[in-house]
Amino acid sequence: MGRPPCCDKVGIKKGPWTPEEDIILVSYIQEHGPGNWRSVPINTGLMRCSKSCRLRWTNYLRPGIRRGNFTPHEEGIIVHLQSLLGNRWAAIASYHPQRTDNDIKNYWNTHLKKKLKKHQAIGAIFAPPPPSEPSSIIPTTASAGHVHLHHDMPLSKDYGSLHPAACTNTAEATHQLIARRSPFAATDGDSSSSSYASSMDNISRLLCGFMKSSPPQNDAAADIKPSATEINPLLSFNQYHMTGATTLSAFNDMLPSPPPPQQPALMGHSGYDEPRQQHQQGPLSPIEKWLFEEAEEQVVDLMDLSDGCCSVPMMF
DNA sequence: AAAAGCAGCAACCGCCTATCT
DNA sequence: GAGATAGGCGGTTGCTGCTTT
Repeated sequence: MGRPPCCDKVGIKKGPWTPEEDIILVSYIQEHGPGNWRSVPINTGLMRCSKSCRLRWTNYLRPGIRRGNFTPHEEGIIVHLQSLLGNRWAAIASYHPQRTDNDIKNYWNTHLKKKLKKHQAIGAIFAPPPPSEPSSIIPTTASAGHVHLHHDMPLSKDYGSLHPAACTNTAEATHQLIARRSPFAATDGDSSSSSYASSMDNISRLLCGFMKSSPPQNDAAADIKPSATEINPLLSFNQYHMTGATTLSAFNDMLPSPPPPQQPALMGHSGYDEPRQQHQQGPLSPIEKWLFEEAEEQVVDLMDLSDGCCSVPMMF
């Protein structure tokens, strides 16, 4: 018997989030930081369950999320990690700081599975796989044992750090955000999108604008002076790791290493620094080295497929 | 042009784990 | 040590928009 659902209360709203709800949630997290989700609906008046709030934040509202259009490079990494880790989407997502586990899971289910099926079907015709591992795209020396990767590192669920000092009043922040909503939506660059979720592609942009225009409201807040990295560590991380990582040789760079202890880069104030931090990795284990080497080969494979430059035409 | 089918994705559900008392 | 609970994760559902017939 599991616990009763957390959302069985009467009056809990379900379904798509509205812009107003998003703004309320973002404002609250702006002020208090992510975490303590149970208190979020209580303190904000949102008629949502805590899980729903957390999910909305982690999957859509937190800064640094990139949506849509997975690159062949990303695909290769996902495929490779999936073959190693199985459907541990959170673990896989930890290698894609810009992507959410939900996004990766959806992408896998809707795109990559099909691609691999075709890949394997063609492979079965032209180069039958060894009988021992017919469903895997890689000969997995590691899959037999427990592969300990960066799954437990804090990166994946850092949620971006929002500085609490940026705003000290939720209601005020909400009003400011609502007041600014239209301009941001207009400059979103995707105004043709029909749905809210995609037109507000990433509300963090809205949030970013809000933060820039919201001066600290007291001296204590001014003292903290968060750096750009602290405000949005994921963005800066991604700029470092992703923008230049277009070659295969950069693959290792794309697999983020945990920050050194003295560098709180990815840890905000938000309380997400406890459990996962305990599992930070040391130097690469042999299995990880193996993974990296294998990954490069597999990425080449998949990129070939995606580019349509392999000898066998692929119709995705 | 309308209907049917399909694909993509946001969100929910239920279980598991870690933490707190 | 046991029970309670919040947070986290993966599977699944259902809605929406697009494509095909």
